[in-house]
Formats: sequence, structure tokens, C-alpha cells
Amino acid sequence: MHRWSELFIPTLREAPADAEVASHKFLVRAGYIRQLAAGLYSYLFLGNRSFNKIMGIVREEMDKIGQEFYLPALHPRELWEASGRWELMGDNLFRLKDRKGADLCLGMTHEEVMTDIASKELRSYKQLPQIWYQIQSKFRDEPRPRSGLLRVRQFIMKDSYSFDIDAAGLDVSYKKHYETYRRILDRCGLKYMVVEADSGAMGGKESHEFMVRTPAGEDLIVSCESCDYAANMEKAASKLAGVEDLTLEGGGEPLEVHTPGMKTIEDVARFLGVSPKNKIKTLAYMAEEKEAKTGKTKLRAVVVLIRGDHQLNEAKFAAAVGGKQTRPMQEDEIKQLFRSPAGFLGPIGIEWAADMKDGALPLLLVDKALEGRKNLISGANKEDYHLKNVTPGHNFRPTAYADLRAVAAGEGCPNCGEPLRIDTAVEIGHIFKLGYRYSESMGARVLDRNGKEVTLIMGCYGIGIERILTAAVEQSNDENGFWLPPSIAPFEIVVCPVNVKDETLLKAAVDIATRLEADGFDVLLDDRDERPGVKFKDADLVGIPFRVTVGKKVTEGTVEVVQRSTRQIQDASIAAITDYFKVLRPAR
RNA sequence: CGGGGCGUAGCGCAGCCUGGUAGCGCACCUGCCUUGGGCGCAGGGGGUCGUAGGUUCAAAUCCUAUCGCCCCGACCA
Repeated sequence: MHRWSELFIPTLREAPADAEVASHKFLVRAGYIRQLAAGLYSYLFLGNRSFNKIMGIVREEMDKIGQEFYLPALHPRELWEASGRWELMGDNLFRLKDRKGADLCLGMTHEEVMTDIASKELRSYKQLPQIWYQIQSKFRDEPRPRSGLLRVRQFIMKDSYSFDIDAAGLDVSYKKHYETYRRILDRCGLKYMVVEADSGAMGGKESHEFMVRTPAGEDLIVSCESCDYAANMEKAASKLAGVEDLTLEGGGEPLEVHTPGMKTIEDVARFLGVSPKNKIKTLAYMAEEKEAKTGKTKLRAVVVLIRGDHQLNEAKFAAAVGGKQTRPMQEDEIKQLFRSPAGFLGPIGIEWAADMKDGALPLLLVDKALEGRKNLISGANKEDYHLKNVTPGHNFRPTAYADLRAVAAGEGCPNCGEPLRIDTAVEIGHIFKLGYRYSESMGARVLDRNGKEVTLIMGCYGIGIERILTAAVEQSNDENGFWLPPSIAPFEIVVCPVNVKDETLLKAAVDIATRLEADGFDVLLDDRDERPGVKFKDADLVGIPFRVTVGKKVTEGTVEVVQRSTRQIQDASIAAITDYFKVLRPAR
């Protein structure tokens, strides 16, 4: 039996000054974790117990679809060079040398190791499909660790990798993970959303993120309350209300208007008596391309046009230019291309590349919200002048139309048209179809049924163990502490004799705890010789979902069962005490 | 990497401006007392003031450098 008096549960009355978010404050105060250095935390008894429960659930569910491995955290440089990530990961990768001077790194994920095994061992299509997973520590030299356990430099991740012979097989592996992730998060008692996500430059077609809404989150998700549409901000789309175009003025050609000192969209729109929706916002960037052979950096101008009242979504933009590094143009670069100061930029009078591959000419990317619009107002590339009657496709030719704008709250859902909301959220899990990214570069191939060599198609799937606990705390806390879903709480019930010097109370409490334990519940007996107030405060703080208070009423054969989340108190018969916790054992 | 803030006892903080023997609350130890929401009384232990250098008769305090931590931004398979 776990007796509080013998355990190390260092609760604090006050949170450390440098804790900002609720989960950080409470996990420290409740004695779950202690900080060792920036982004590095020690998990104490309660924290470790909770993580073990989470990993237990993950393992149980993953074992239904895959096989658990244990892999090195220390990887040789050659492995990461084979995938190209030794270079690509830059400072995010922890690097070190062994005594012989050989380069090693601490794994931030295990694509390389898993693919290495696959490439060496898998020979035939008959061995496929395979799903391999591991639950281990990952290391990332984050530029800025923050928010307690939310963004750290060492953390535990369940990651799995699927190997299939073809895309249809990958679809099956992907779907298995999707369903398994739902089961895991359901069992962990989290309220979460599944959103369509950007697979990034890693080159996958399909990707979903499992997100938990919380103000502490670092990601933005767009969702519809009327239907089940939900997407990562980087991927989200929306329906726009129709906009009335301006009527043509003069002879139909672009018409210069004097707009002295009017540099912002707002200024110009107000000055000309039109809506920003009829204005083109011109943004100028430089894309940096590294030439593979020479290592030289090539610059290419990229101009983005979006509607005056819209914002550019950087991730969509990055995707549109094929993942190249981009940065805003500097003043002299703007001068050179537009021959105009910023504030009066526009697409007319410049020769644009006809397609993305086309050599040296600047690219003109136009947001889809401008496609088909007429008689817009843009900068004239001349100080203090703008142009009326500007129609995309007619007065200038875009290199490409693309979805580039950031969705805003209140815009229409792409599925049902109802207003969208935007929330911050924490990413708990991410599944995506990797494709051939690693199998190709690392030579993971098998023979198919025709004896032909085929490159394996892969998927990868991650779950952040710490983030499950963190999100649960963020989701359920009040001024006194937090409460966890029973499935991931370090204990399910804390039995709390009000006065341990009273032999009757203590004996009754020990008896109750023993019986609950015999019935398979995780019980903590608070046998500390403390005043009841202290014990109640601690019980409220440490995240245990139920409390049994053993007080004077034992003489009548009664104790109190307190539900932490609702503060609901009910008298319970000692004789039938286990009945009150049947709710903790729902049929699975 | 850019901007801002903070390092004084286990935790939370004051003292620094105006240099002169380092303090408060909580926690901890001992005793008494108390026992349904962080109780009371008495006694006690614990600090190279992040580190290094400088100024000064004298530095937690002034100056310089450096390290660490937090926040905002950039970044984030």
C-alpha cells in the first residue's frame, strides 16, 4: 500500500516565479516534476507514475497494430547524412563526438534508424506490411524551450513507422494509426480534435494532427462548430462572402490617381472612398535557393498579391515556393525591382516569370481570392500614385494563382458555410504519409511478386507522452489545483483520514484502502500526521480524481466520497465502498 | 539570433537608487498545544547575495565581463 507519509511528494504552496502556464505551475506545485535546466525536467514519483500509465495505454493500443522496438538514442553521423538530415536539421540536432573523434548525434526522431533496419532486413513483399514503434526519449536543441513541459529539449515520444509495398498499403497503415490514435486519446480522457495538417517540406500527401484546445498552445487551429471541419491554420481554407467590384472608370486602361503620402491600405482606401477589399496588397520577398553543386546562394524575387484586407499565411507561401527559404525584401531590393518606395508597389510594369521553373524573372504569386476580380486598386510603382482599373489576368499575368491567405475567424466554413472559429491548441499527435523520402535515400527496397525491385512507401506517426499529461492539466484545473482522468492519474483514489492520531479513523482508513486496492484500484493513503486542512489542500492539488474522507461518521459506518472535478460530495457506506468506484471501470 | 526581465536560505520576496556586520513570509528541526480546509505559542538550524574581475578604508549595493533562467519575436520532423 502506498502511504503518503513514506513517499516523496514535495508539494509547494506557491508556484515557482518563472512558471507561466497552468500546467507548468501545477505540475511543479504538485510535486510531479522539477526543472534541471532550460527544457530539461526530472520526473518525480507522481509524474513518473502518470507517464507510466499514459505509456501503458499507448503500448496496449499500439500492440494491436504494431511491434515495439527499443532503439539507440545515439546515432552515427553517417546515418543522418544518408537521409540528408545531418545538414538539414542544423542547430536543432544535438551533436557530439566520441573518444575517437567520430561524429554522433542524439536522435530527434528515428526515421533513419528504422529505415536502416528496413533496408537491411526486408527483402520481399511477403514480409510486408510492417508497423514498428518505440516509446523513447527524443532530443532537440530547441532555440527556445518554454511553457514547462510543452516545449522541451528532451521528451518521450511514441513514434511508429509503417512500411508498405504501395500507396494502397500505406492507406491501410495510415488508417490503422488514425483509429488507434483516437482510441488512445479517448482512453486518456482528453477532449481533442483531429485536424487536417500541412505535411510540410517532408513531402507527404496526407497528414492529420491530434490537437487539444488550450490557451497555452502554440498552434492555431481553424474549426467549424456546425460541421466537423477542422484544420491547422497552415492548411485551413474558407469561403468568402462575395465582393462587389468597382465599376470601370475612364477608357478602361489602368488609371493613375494621385495619393500623396498614402502608404497603407487603410489610408488609400479611405482616401479613395473604397473598401480595402477592392485593393491589392503587394508583398515583396526574396527566395533563397542553394545550388547543390556550387553551394552558392541564388536569390529570386517573389511578389505576392493578396486582397487588401487579407493576411498572408507564411506556411502556405512557403509551400507555394516549394519550401525555399524566404525573407522580406530589403529596401534597396524593392527599389531595384519596382523603382518605387514601399507603399506604392504594384504588379503592373514589371515582367514576370511565366512559370515557376522559368529562370531569372521574378515570380508573381496571386492569391485565389483575387482570381476573377476586376477593377482593383494597386500601387503604381511611383511615389504618391496608385492605379485604378487593375484586373488580374488582363492587365498583368500572374506566374500562378495559389491559396496564400490566412483564414480569419468568422469566415465561412469550406464545407457548410457557417462561421469558422480560430483557437490555440497543443499538438498531441501527428500522423503523416512520408512516401519515399527515406526509403529512397536510404535504399529500402524489396522484390515484388513479379521479382521487380520496389522502393518501400512509408508513413510516420508520433505521440508526445508529456503533452498528453500537460494537455490534461491545462484542460482541467482551478485555483486549487488540477484533476486528471482516472486512466492517467498517478492514483485513482486518495484515502484521507482526518486525524491519524485517532486510532479508529486510521484503522478504518487503512481498511478501506486495503479493500479498494484488493479490488484493483490505485489507492494512496494519506496517513500523514497533518491537520485536515493541509491534507485536503494537497489532495485538491495533486490531480487525483477521487478522495475518500474518513471522519467522525465512521462510527455510523459512513465516509465521504469526493469527486475532485465537480466537488460533489456524497456519503458512502464503508461496507459497500468499492461500489462507489465502479464508474472507474467502464467496460472497454 | 533580435528585444525585454530576473538571479539574495528549499519556495515566494524585500534590501541595491543613496556602499558601513544580510532580512521577511512559507517550508524545515525541537517542545507544548491543536485536529473537517494550508492552527497557535516558544525555541532553533540554514545564505560563497549566480560567477569572475575592477573601484573603494569598506561592495548584495557602484563599474565591466561572463554564466544561468524566464517572457516576446524569429525558428519549430
